[in-house]
Amino acid sequence: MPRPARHDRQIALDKAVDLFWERGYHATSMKHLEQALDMRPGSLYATFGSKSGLFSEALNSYARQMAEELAGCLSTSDNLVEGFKFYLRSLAGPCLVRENRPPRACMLIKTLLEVNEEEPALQQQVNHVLDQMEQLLAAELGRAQAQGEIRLEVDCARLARLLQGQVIGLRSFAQRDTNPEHLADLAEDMGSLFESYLIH
Amino acid sequence: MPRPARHDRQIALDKAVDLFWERGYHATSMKHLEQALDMRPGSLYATFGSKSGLFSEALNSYARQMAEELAGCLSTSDNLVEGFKFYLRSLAGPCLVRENRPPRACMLIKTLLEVNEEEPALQQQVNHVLDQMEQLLAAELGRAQAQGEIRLEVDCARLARLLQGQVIGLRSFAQRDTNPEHLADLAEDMGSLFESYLIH
DNA sequence: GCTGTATTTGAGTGATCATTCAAGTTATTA
DNA sequence: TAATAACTTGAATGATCACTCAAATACAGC
Repeated sequence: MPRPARHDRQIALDKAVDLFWERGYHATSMKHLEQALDMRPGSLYATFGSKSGLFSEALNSYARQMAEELAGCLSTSDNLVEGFKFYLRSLAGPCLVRENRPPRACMLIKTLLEVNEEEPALQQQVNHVLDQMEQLLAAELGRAQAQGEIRLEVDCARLARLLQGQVIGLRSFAQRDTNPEHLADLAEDMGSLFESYLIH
Repeated sequence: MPRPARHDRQIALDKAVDLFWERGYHATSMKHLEQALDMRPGSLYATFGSKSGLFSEALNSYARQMAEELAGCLSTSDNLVEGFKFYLRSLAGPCLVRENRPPRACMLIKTLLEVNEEEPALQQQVNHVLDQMEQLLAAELGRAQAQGEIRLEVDCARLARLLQGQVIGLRSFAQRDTNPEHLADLAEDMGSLFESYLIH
């Protein structure tokens, strides 16, 4: 009976991710979104409820992609440490994993640093998603530890936070107008940093 | 002859730093600034020219404070490494250095991640300031190396970028709604990471 | 106490903000 | 083909945006 929807929800969301990722929450206006998603205000509000609602869904979509990307990199090698180094390199290099996108800071961190107490729902959401990423990393570290890759006395949850700190630092550094070689060096150095946590 | 200025420029700038630091560039309106600085639009524009001009001066003021803070921490010990560890701890802890301020991300990084190509002057400025901080660190590392504290084969400029990456990661992590102990642990772990660069 | 000048005031500018909603459109079902 | 229901459209809403400027103010030197 009903008229079929002209817009695919996920395609629209992907475009919203690109735009919000690039411009941030406050600097992205509904007019920008109307243009990028080729949707008029009525459709946008019927579909996503509000600007913050759309951003929230975009953020979740981005987080899912991020988690898949990380998991994908970690599984490129049976060795977790090599997998993580591969992940760092992919973030620093000319986008081995994610094509056509210049290296730029993580949307989660951009959001964490941009959003303030007037948008508590978004604050909560980004905190929750970052917790999940941390736990994903910790779980992988735990498995590597069980396989004798990581020293037994290492606290994997704590190491996960250290690794997440490295990723945050690297990706934020990548937002700078800097020498690509320097960025690659930084990724290598960060990858080498936690040799001391490993069993050789 | 003239009427004396009611407002002290530096005091006004300090208040602007606090506000911009807290809320970011786009989410801070002239109305917010009028209230926080207790100045009417005419005075604000006569004194600072524009919102972006005021932000620019605030950013410079912040950067100077940051550099002083870092230099201050580094000089707490004749040992540079200990000084840097002290700096990391001061960032993670309940603000040993900067009082009455909750740990929150660096304004430079918040700006780096928030500002986009529509404000090229601010992009340039934040890049320049971060370069300066990097060079300050590299110079200190060079002196420590000359004093036999750091291995001779270490590239101090490269190590400076690694350390800056740690600071960025730690301070961004501090913006999360996280366990203070975890943050302190992270600072300790980051401080221990570059033992391998040192001569014992 | 004037006069001159730097400073402050605050109402007002047009533009843009997120959002609403009545009307129009389109495909399916009866 | 007519009725129905989901979807889209785009003009309009009031609020807020950064910013302007003529008038009021306050202090110096005379």
